[in-house]
Amino acid sequence: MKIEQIISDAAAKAVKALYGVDAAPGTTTPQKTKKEFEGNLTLVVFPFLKASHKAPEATAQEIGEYLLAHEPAVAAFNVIKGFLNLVIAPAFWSEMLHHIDEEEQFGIRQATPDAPLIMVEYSSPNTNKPLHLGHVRNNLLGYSLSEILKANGNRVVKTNIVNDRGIHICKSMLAWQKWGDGITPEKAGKKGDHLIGDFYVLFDKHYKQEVKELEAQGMTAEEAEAASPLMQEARAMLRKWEAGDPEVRSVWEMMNNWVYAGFDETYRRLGVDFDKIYYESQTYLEGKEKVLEGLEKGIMYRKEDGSVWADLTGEGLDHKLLLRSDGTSVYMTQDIGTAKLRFKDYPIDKMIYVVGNEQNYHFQVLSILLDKLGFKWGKDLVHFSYGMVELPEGKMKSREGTVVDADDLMDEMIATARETSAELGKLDGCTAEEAEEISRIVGLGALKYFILKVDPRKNMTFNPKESIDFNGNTGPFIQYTHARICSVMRKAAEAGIDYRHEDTSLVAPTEKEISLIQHLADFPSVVAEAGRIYSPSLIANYVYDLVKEYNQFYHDYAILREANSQVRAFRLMLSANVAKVIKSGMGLLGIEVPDRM
RNA sequence: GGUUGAGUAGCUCAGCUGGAUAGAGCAACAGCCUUCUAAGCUGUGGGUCUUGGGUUCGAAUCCCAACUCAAUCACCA
Repeated sequence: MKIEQIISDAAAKAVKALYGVDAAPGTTTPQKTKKEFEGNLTLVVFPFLKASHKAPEATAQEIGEYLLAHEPAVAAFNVIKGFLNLVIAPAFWSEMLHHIDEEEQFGIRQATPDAPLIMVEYSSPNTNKPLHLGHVRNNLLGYSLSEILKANGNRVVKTNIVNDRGIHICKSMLAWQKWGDGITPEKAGKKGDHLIGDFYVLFDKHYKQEVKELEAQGMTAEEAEAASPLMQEARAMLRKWEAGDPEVRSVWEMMNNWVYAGFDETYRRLGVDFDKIYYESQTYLEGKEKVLEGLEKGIMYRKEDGSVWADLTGEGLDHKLLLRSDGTSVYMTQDIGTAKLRFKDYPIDKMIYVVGNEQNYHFQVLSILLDKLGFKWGKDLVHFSYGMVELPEGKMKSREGTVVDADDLMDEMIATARETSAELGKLDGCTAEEAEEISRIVGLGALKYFILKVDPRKNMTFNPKESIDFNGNTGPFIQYTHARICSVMRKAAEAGIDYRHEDTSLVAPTEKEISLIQHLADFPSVVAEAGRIYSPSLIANYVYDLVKEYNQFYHDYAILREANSQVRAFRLMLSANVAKVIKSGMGLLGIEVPDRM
């Protein structure tokens, strides 16, 4: 049982015995004692004053004496104002560490076959351009969230809905046909997604030129945009695509495959994956049927022009279009269709959409509509909404080429890691392959941690030159600590020391060691809380605090140099378990930790 | 205007279920490597927690109002 629970129960008993009342729920839960006071856990006694009819100090004193007499885990106490600071017996902490040491997967729960099935949708790219920094945030959040949910004993299906059809891809296709001269990724020596992205930008360039010329002839901006021959051609191509024109379809298929090959490489480097990929071209017609079904049931209504709408004024929202007057689908209809397919494929209990905050309204509406249409998870669907990533000079605009490309970014991070490592002489004695692997792990670790440590709701500014540091509250700092512990463990092994062969049960931990053990013991509840509130940043900050604390310990205490073999073994055990929790915690963020760096 | 989210040190952020003197990192300055990895550790300076009310023994935290910023409120996706 957790120490907090033991103390809470004992405190409730104390209040009952001393004052004859039941303590209100939650009031007996202790909190961590602040660093500047003596003790490990603190009980705030203000809530009990009404029952005790005594001053805070006297009440705390009484409860403290009761606990000392009746609860063996309590070794001592002190009172400051209304705060009862409890010192937990060192032997208890020692036992706690042994318990942590025995659990290979400490803090991680395995899913049972009947555990809730949660589907997490993330990434969801368009196929007309490569992934950029905004996608990186999305992918990292989605992957980490999935890992955290798994660690809480859920079954998780990671899914990606690829937006592979529409006017945007037609633009790229058209530009490729007009100016591509039959080029392929192989011939260009370029990743397919980048090649297609180039044609998208090229289309926009020519299109803007056309609009400008038409405006010069006296058209308004709106008229010019409609009259642009290029845009008309792109629209015609989309109509052909929808009609199943073989030629258009074959170009479309070829170019999308180029893009997928590029995406796959980016995903692999980023370390994210999916259990099931949906393609919009295969789902976009699905929603219509469901909407018509809703029309029959009176959930939707039809206007005179034939368009179909949902009236959401009862929910405080507006009317929402679901089918155009020509009978075609809009975005919302497609999402309803995708939901239908997903539910057919998996009996999901919960659906989580990792999508930027610009779609808050969309998901609010989707939730209501799915609920009305009878999806059991519709009402409680989670829109995991995250803020924009902006650059120092403002927003990223793909058409203007002011985006930070995901592949370039990873290259840069890894290159910086390589340089920094070389400067510090960290890679001396490594093979070229080892050095490259370490640079990769460290560079990506810096990037991932930088993004995941902040609250997803917040917009974040990303300065490519300054943002990513390797010192302080960073991924490499945490990785470094792990590597350092591994180094100690290696040296221990070389010296023939195995802490498990030593009897460490009677070693009394010092205050600093207790503090570390207490921190380690928190890991399971942090994982649980991160799963409850969907927060990778909680894990990131927890690991940082743990590492900070360990480095102080490492600095002040001898481990292998300790003469007493039992104490030495105890400290090795403590170190090994800190490394273990660092590794699991970072794993929940999708960040690898190297054994040396 | 409606809705949602954010506002804490020069900068980037923790602090969410109300508790003790509001914490980290970066940047600046000053120290610590013949000894387990100095990507580390220690110290100094830096705050009207946007503002005003309210609830409470106690508010950065909860409630109300205002202000600022962002997103959104399309027969785009």
